[in-house]
Amino acid sequence: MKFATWNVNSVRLRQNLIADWLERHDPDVLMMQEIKCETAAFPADFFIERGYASAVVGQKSYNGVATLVKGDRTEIVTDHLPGFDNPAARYVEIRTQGLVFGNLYLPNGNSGGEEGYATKLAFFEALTARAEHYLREETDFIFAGDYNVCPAAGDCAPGALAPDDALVRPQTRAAFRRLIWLGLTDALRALHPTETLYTFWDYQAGAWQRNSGIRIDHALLSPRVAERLVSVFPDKDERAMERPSDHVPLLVTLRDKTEG
DNA sequence: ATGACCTTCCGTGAAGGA
Repeated sequence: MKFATWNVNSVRLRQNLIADWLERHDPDVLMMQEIKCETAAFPADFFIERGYASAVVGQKSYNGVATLVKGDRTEIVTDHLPGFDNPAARYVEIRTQGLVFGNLYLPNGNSGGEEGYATKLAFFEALTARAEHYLREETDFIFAGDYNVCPAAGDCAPGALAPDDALVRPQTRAAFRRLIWLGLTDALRALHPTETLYTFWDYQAGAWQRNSGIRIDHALLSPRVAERLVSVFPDKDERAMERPSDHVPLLVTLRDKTEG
């Protein structure tokens, strides 16, 4: 089973790029963030023609998440993160393959002053509660998306972010650790504990050419899912494409349940 | 170097991104 998370930075602008990537990698599930369109404007038919049903939570201009699932139908479990009292389109949850897939786009936290930053922490609090809920009832889950968190020093190229950026603030990293410490596995670090691997390179200042990247897109796995982990990598090649997103897909492969 | 880049919108610059 293969799944991926990808902040696509406008799904309409990049639908062909996404379709090409789907054809090459053939994931069962693709969780997209920053689709930047209303739900009704999402190119659902385009993806149906390519073998994927979609679960879409959009809004005008900003944010927006959508999960593609191989097949002709899928159903939304929730179109918002329970306990996060905010209308922004930042969370969609589905079930498929015996798993819950939470697709999330965490607030950046650099805009809106301390209130904007507090919104980021509030999202984390609600996400942590959601994880606790599923752990308690022993439901296997994957929470993947754009966390807007650089978990550790090695996840940030020197100078790529200011020391007080909301992506690296101590409180931000602590919130991420609290979530992990419930017993979740950061898929990438489980298999690549020290390798320098990024998922985002700014469009500005030749960040890509200088490899001035950061790792902010993550897939967190509940315990039984983590045991099935086979491979995980950020598909860096995608950043070198024509008119790319500033994020690349993070692709994860799991063993089938029956393979033990 | 207060720089740079990209996307959206009843847009023609501003806001948000990270």
